[in-house]
Amino acid sequence: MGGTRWLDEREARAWRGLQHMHAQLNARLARQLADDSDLSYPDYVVLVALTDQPDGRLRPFELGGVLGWEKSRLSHHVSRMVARGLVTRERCPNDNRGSFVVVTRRGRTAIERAAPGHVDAVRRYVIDRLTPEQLDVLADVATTVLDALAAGDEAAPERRGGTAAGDAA
Amino acid sequence: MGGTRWLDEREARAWRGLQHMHAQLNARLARQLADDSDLSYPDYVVLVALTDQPDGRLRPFELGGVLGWEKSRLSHHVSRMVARGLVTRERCPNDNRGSFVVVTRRGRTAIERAAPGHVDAVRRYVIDRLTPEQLDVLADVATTVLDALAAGDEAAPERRGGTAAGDAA
DNA sequence: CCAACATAGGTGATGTATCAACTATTCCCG
DNA sequence: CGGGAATAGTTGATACATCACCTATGTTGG
Repeated sequence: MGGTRWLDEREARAWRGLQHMHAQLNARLARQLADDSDLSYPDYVVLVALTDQPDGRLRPFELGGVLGWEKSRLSHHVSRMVARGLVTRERCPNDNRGSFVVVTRRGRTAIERAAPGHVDAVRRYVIDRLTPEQLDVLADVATTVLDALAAGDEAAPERRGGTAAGDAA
Repeated sequence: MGGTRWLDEREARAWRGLQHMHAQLNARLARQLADDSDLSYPDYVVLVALTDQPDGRLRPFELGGVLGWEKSRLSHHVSRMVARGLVTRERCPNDNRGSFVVVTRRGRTAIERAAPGHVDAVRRYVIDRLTPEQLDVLADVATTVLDALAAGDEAAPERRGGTAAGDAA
């Protein structure tokens, strides 16, 4: 004990700011989307990924990879979207355990209507408020943190070893 | 139609990076917390806010203000925390409709154990990877975006009017 | 061929977040 | 004082996220 390096003023300002910004921002974007369309934010990103494909379809594991979602989350969400007619599931000819998630006519219409308002909001609250330099810093920070997370995956696949000694001094 | 300014390469890189980073980061921090303690991330921030107070108590509306949570979310979450003995609700002498949320002995113990591991993870994945300059940019960006969100609150408090004509051009 | 294993995906239970009501006080103004 | 209006907080329904577990198919080495 006593080895913990708490955050100093500057660090805390950055960290709390980031957390708070993101919470408020996502709440706002979600509400904007819900008001302007019948899509939730998760619906939106799923539809973006699908309509980015030339044939409007992806295997669930690919879709999960693109979005960074785990399979279970994806499966549940796709089920809800199927129920609302935004996507369908189709059988995969090559691999009988697999399937495709395919955007429907209705799904395309929905996202085409929702996208302008959403992008507009993203600009209004974020992009258009920042300088190009700030945007680049954000992108770099994201890359750095995502790398650190990926590295942590391999370094600590085991839970709670005796590894704590390192920074205790 | 046609009036939408889509994101260019640089903007998209920043925006997608930010979103992706945050999703992955929060997932990781939540899991780390769940593994090392019996606290969820929301539990953690509630307990931090309460233990920041000299008497370990706050009115729900104050707590909601600090966290940026709406009252309903807070009420539900506090109920779950009460059920687990982390906090209690007490009556407010001054205002009979109100109450206090008070951290318990058990709640204090829980956060004191959880905090070092959490701060350590925040450092490992974020703070210690970034330069002081990057930290400052993050803090500035957060301030800017939060201001934009606050401004948007007043500008558009009404939902669903006939106001659609504005951005159609 | 077939036993072990990995991969693709789905399911049910539980915890969390949001919305739309709803109750109970307090405030305030006539 | 009395009757709105604002404020403090709760509740129920629904959507979303995660976990642990489960099934089915494919793959591979003996």
